[in-house]
Amino acid sequence: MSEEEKHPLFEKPLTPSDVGKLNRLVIPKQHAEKWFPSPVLGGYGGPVAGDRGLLLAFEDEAGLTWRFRYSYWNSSQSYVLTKGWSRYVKEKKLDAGDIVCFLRHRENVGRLFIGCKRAAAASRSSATAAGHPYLGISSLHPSDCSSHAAGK
Amino acid sequence: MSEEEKHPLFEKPLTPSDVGKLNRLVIPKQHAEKWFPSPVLGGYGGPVAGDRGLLLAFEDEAGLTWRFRYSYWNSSQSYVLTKGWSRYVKEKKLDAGDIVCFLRHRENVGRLFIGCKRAAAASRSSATAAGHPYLGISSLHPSDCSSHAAGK
DNA sequence: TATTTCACCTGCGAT
DNA sequence: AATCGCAGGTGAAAT
Repeated sequence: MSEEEKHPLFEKPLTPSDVGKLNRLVIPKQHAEKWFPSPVLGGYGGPVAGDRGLLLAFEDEAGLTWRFRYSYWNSSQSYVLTKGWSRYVKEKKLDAGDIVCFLRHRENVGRLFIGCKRAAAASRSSATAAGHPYLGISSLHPSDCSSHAAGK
Repeated sequence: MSEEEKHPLFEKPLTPSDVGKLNRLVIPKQHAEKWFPSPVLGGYGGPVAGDRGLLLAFEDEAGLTWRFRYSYWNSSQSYVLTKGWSRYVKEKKLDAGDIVCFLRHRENVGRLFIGCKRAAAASRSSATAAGHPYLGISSLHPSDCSSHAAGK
């Protein structure tokens, strides 16, 4: 997958809650409604619809697939990634202020990608050593990823 | 609604937690089990049952309806009013030590009423000017009440 | 039992 | 002034 085939959709700087014990990532409404399939109405074929919300799959910079439950919370009128999100935070060692990036394939708009960047220059030394601003995957083991295939 | 048709059930002096950020009122168990429909088993027709707990409606001294979610919390073995309660506290300007009163209709026992009184004589001057110990409703607008109907 | 997931709820800042 | 998005919470259920 060349970088040219990935089209950036949006980025979100992570809040303390996004990386904390709430185990969820709030997707800003304007981006959710513009770029993601509706978790209420159901998706565009690709995602697997469950009883509630959707199961969305994202490929990371290493080509590994991360699956997250994507739901709409009526009470707070918010779109959120829930199941699977905390695993991603832990694996990528994300902290508040870091930025998560969402992208899609240039031709196949149903193929989604996820990436992340450190917030400040101070903590970039190890990431930039890999040649680009995205975090490395040296700590990611195959077993971590295969377990993500589990559905609901 | 004449006062004679309202039958007092019980009163509770409000604790700091009852009027604080926990946004809930603990209903003493003996009163809850004696006077309110069980939020676990479901109500007696009048209240609208939700997925969890009940939605109880209470009329205040002005005839305005306040709806609260009424639940049983297994963790603390307590009966509580949750959703809607903080709005009532704010609107009636309740403080710790103030007293909330619950009443029901003399014939229609499913028709509930709520009222409140100041704890001490010092702050009663404006309320007694209205002719009774209940707080006035001069600051309560109709819109405040109709919005309480929301909730699934 | 501990942790994660889930569907709720609310204060507050931005608008 | 009133509305809306969302950050930061909850209890309960699932795992």
